[in-house]
Amino acid sequence: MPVGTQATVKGLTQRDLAEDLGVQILLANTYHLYLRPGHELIRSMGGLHKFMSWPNAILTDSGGFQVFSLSGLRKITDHGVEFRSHLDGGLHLFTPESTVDYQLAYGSDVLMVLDECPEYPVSHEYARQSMQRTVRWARQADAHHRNRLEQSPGARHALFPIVQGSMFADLRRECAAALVELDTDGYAIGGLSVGEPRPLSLEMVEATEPVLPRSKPRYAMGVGMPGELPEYVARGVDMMDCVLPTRNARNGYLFTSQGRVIIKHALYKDDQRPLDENCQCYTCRSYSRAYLRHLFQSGEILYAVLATRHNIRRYLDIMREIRHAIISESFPEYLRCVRSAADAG
RNA sequence: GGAUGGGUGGCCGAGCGGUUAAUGGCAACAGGCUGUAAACCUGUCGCUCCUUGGAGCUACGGAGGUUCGAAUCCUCCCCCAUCCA
Repeated sequence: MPVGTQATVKGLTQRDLAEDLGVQILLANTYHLYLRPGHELIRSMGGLHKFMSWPNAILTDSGGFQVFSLSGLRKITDHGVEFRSHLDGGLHLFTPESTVDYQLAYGSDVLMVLDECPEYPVSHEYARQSMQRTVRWARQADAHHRNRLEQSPGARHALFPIVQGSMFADLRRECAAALVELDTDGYAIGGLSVGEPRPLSLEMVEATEPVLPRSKPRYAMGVGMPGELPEYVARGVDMMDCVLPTRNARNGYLFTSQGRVIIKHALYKDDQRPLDENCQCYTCRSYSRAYLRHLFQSGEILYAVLATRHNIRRYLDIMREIRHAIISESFPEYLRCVRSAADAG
């Protein structure tokens, strides 16, 4: 899922995403859209899909990640979390219930439960308390969501709670087990890629996965590098989102089938080849590395557009490859192949 | 010919007697980015040695001079900009 925090995937139009790249679901962010332009405005504009002219699905993150990662001034209360806006310093309160309501105002297809995303590392004791709070919030959010659903029988949106527990397998399992009791539409694994060594992230997914029902989608939040995507899938993950393809694109870091290309390197100054010979995206079909480098060095907007389009395409291609491998029952072989390529590279 | 203001490291531009190898910005080069406060952030950026830390050398248009000490003060010269003849 490409990340469109502020109701836009930076650098791409909705037509690029839906028609050209075939994106079926986007991420947007409750925290950012709540602060600006505001959930009531979005509701009055007919919901997020209409507001941003997006024809496909939208998953909204609850804002838990923002509240805990960027808001210096925050206070956890019995009701939720008090925090200050990064825009104007104003005081706000997020509760499990209110964040469900904001996401309903947006008209999201997949709502995420407010959670606490602890930093890394934290003590087992802190991680336990934090995880238990996340579970409590999930129960509240779920109950509230079910009430709202009863009030609007035609609604088809889903609610995902988020497994936490820092880097402690026992807490991860305990959390997952508690959340599974809610029998929600899907489950997310959060709190990964917060600074921990890469193998730990995978370990945590391994610990969690057996507890989560196979009939429901599992969503690993905020991951990962291209080589990590098959690893998560191998561990039972169905959905992922990550800012890497879009942010790194803008910062000059491009993902190709042959590894990374840091486009500012002098090496590409007069490189006439396309960015990725194996890529069918518009950028690779039309432009040379030398031109992309020139645009980057010149600070041209077109650079971000072309680079983002490519990186998103690369990520979608990887996921397509994975799906084909699974359908053709060759995923283990695919995984071996990807791993040996990574070792070689 | 005269008047005034200038010439600083690849470029622009501070500094105007010592703490200055010389603030900044740009460019160049490299590193980072994982539920986006990111078209962002960090580092290197005169030369030569050595292990961190340093050592030496060369530098603020040119040549002299004053001074313990000059990019900074003085003299002459060269060049640039604007204005007046």
